Amino acid sequence: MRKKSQNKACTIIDIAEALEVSAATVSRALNDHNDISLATKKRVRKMADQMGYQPNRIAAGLRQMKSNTIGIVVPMFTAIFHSSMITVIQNRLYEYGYHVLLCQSNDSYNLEKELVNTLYSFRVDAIVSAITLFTEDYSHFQPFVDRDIPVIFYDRVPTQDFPAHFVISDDFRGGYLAGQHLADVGVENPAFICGLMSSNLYQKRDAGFRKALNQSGITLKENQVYYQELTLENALETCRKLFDVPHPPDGIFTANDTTAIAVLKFAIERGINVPSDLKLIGYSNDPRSAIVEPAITTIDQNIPKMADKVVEKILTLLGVEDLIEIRPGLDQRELVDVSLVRRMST
Amino acid sequence: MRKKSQNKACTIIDIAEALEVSAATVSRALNDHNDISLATKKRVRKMADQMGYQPNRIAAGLRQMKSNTIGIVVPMFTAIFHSSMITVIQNRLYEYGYHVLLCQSNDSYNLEKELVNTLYSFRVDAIVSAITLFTEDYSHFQPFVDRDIPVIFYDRVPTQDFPAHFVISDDFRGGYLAGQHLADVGVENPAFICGLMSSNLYQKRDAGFRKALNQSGITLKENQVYYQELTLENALETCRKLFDVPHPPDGIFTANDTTAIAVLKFAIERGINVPSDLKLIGYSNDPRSAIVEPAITTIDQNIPKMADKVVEKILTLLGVEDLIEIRPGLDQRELVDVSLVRRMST
DNA sequence: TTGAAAGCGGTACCAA
DNA sequence: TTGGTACCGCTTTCAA
Repeated sequence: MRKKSQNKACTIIDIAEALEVSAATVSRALNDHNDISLATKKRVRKMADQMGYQPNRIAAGLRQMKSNTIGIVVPMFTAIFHSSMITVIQNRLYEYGYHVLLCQSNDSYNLEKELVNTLYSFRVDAIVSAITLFTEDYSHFQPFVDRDIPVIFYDRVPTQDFPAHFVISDDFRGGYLAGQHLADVGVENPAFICGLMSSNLYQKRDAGFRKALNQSGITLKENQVYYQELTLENALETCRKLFDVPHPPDGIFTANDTTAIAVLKFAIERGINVPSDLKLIGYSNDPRSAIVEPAITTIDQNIPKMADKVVEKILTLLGVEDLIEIRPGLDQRELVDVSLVRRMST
Repeated sequence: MRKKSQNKACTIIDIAEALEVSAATVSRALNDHNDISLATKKRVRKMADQMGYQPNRIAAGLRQMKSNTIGIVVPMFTAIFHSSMITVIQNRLYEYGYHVLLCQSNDSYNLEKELVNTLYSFRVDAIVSAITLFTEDYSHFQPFVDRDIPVIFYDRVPTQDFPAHFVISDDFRGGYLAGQHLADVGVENPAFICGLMSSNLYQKRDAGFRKALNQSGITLKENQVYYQELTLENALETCRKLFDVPHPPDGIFTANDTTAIAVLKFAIERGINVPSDLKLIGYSNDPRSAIVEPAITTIDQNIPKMADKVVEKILTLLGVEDLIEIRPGLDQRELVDVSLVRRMST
């Protein structure tokens, strides 16, 4: 059981001793300070390499009161929307030397609260979050606000005022485009499976959808509108209710693609032809919506752009880059445009 | 521009001063040490709440030489296999007070190296990784090994000896089951689209598949075997080669589901009926394989079990729990069983 | 250009 | 049961 000998990590002090200089000099050399001679820099770096030195970021972070880490809390990694967002954000931040501490709340308000507290404990330099469907109190983000640590919400954001930054998809327009499109393809008796109205997302999609139908003179029967968690199971149950009637709908807008896929499956089983008997449009442009048969028309949320906006905000707020204008007084909203992706289901 | 007054976080010293006790006492009270009176504990906790105290984990971590953080490096979050693994791992570790620092390598060896170094700099208590397809040198993990910091590889693991822990899916058996199944459903002229042989995954799936065919007396023509990165584009190109011949294959095994889905799309476009003209079997039980038409037969890798094994190893190695037996001498392999999920494509 | 030393916010040892 | 104090590894003034 030997090998413990070199068990401890090498520190700048070890390097300093080996080179008979001070730790301060080593630190400065390693950080490429101007006021260190090139010669010493070279000597130090060489020795550091040789001794397998790896800086201790924890210690540096403690001293500098920053961690070079950004915290992210999202409901679900497995949702392609979030994993794509995270991917872009992580990669862009990495270019600037930032790392990402990633957490998922499982759409549980309590877990989200705990995670946000923990990220605060880790003294992240900024926090990014898509909140759960059930978060209606935002006080767990208050410590960040109090200490001027940037808080950036994206996608699912507080429905009430909160002094933070927001990157939101234009959900109203998404709903509107969906309604307009259903009207364009001749739907006369639409149904709507929407998410829970506690979320800004579904409030807006709902409003946009209704406005478009209204403008086209199409009536949306309230008994053909459902507000529910957008899971597969819920979708199938709702389908039964929608189609076990004399005059079922001839078009459906679902507020996410998981639900659209479920509806499609249901239709196929029932022998309802999509698109001739039923036009179907989903939301989010989940890759799955493209591989089913027929492929489903959907609303694309421009994830790369949303992620870019998040990163821009972070970098600007941290003073790393001056990418966008940040006005004084917070609650700053960035609206990202959406687009219709037409496929075979309509 | 005021409000900076309470801009600094409250520390144990602030609490200590407010209560006129020592910082040591506060620390102990907060950590529920035995040798502190209940009365003081209560006073301290109350004051901590009142002052909105949040511990600084960075500082605690520095002193204790541990971070209560586990690093994870995977090729892609967007791959459902990895996001599912991560989800389970994160949730289970969280119950034990551990947090997860998540990074993705984008399947780039250089980025992986950097990320692993960075995680080392953050002094994670353990590191978990599914390595890139191109990682053939593992020395970036050596600092962990040298300092007895647990290294756990899963899924894509080093093909050469490395003194770490391994949680691997039984890829040989997966390939074998696929071969056996194709034989069972009467395939006589199979094709095989395999991943790059630099990875343990595909070496094993290849070997298992060949063995099964062999045992069933079926010949695998080498011009119908392709080793390639398993992307959509590559799959379509290979399909063209496979089917632009007089006697195309009547069965295909693809070493992942993305490729299987691509093959299915190709077949549909070409008017090749699956399953009657072509039996198709994929790998991984990606949820997408269940929603295409016809749904694709595939091999399930039992993700929850793999994730559990990873967590068990971490907790045991960190001395938190005694969940499994860790024998002295490393390079410990845990093999997780796979199963055939039969669907309509065969 | 370099060194000495203080300090970031906790924890843990030794004494009292 | 508590307090005093050294220390984790690094950064950063201030002096030399």
